[in-house]
Amino acid sequence: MTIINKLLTSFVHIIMFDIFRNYITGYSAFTDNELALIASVVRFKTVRKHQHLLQEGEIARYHYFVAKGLLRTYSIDKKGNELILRFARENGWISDCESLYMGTPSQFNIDAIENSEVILFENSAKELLMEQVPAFGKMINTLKNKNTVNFQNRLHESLTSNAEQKYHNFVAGYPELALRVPQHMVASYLGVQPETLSRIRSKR
Amino acid sequence: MTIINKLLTSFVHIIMFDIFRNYITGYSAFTDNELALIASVVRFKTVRKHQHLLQEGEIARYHYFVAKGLLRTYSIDKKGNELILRFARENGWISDCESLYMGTPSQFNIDAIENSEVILFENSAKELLMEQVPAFGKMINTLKNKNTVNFQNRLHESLTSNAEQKYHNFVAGYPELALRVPQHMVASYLGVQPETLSRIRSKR
DNA sequence: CGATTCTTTGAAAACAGTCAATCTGTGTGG
DNA sequence: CCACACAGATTGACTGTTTTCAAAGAATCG
Repeated sequence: MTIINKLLTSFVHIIMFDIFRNYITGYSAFTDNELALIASVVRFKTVRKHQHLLQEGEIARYHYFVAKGLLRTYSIDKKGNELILRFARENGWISDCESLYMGTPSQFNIDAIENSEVILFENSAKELLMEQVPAFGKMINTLKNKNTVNFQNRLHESLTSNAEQKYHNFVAGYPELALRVPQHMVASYLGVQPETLSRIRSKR
Repeated sequence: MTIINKLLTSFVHIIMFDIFRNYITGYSAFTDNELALIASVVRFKTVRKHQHLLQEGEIARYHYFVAKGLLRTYSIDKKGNELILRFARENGWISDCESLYMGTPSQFNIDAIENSEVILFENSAKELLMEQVPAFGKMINTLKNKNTVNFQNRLHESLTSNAEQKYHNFVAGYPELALRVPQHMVASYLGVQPETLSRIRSKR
């Protein structure tokens, strides 16, 4: 790697961390020391569209913070059908908690829908930060709660709503994603066939 | 309240807390002081079948630990359809996290399917214990993770499986509940009509 | 441009929901 | 103890929604 490339890479990392700094200071204030500690335990990664961060059968090692771009968690069943469980865009988080916490092989894949830039938190690093930086711990706990509530609400919706209601809910909740994500992926996220979503949309 | 009744009530509480002590020592060891602290911040409640612990529109105040019996969280839509989001039996927990954490009115109801005995943790009490008793904090975090993973897996299942697969999965995962819970409530938990479940079961 | 992927459309089949009627078991009051 | 009421479960016929399969059209990318 040339000197120029190293400099460029550092520059990209600085920008990424700045995005992250911006994000977390929205939760609470962090001292320079705390920010330095956080910066010292994370890693940075650029992911091209279609590139994987995790594949089925692997054991998840990282929490990923999305500084730029768009990623997804999805599974593939025996018949080869993809189901998207989660999207993560700028200022979002993505990982497979089950695999990460239990140390079991993942049933899911994580890949980039767009060229993306992510910050990697090893689980041990996250635990360390949660201990050493109280505000960080609080933020993570808040995020976990939101995440659980979100899954609960989606489960509730998926048990009570039909395809049309789910789609309209999705558009209402994530208007930007509904335009940004290919239609067949929205269908996959909602658990319906692409043909069904197409027909729903064609109803005016 | 007569002296005899007071004694009987204390006795019931002692037995309930003993069940709880048994439960938490399965996670890790607790000192007598820690146990005393825990015992000092909880309350006890006996609930009859059909009695509610939480009703739609109220703000949830407690986490409930089920020492004995069986409870459920459910919602009711505009058409009056019940949907059961969760069962909690002996050694289970139940509450509405969204309402509890966000302080928003609950969309859910919690009631007893059988006569039950529960231990009440005010949210502030839970937070206090998480700070003062590290092993308690760890246990709660583990439970939260399991809870999230559980919701995620149920969401995944509900998006990928048909009624028959969901039912067989439920029976495989909770064989005891499948016998203990009235059939129409199993249907409600799975998000299918009672007639549909009946037909699935009649296929040998 | 050519190839591939994505979206749309049509027709048939599978699946689950709805409504109504009957059957079953349980518990209660007379 | 019986009769009755009631809630829950089952069954049948019908309806509606979603899937499946196939083919054609549109958009995207190298």
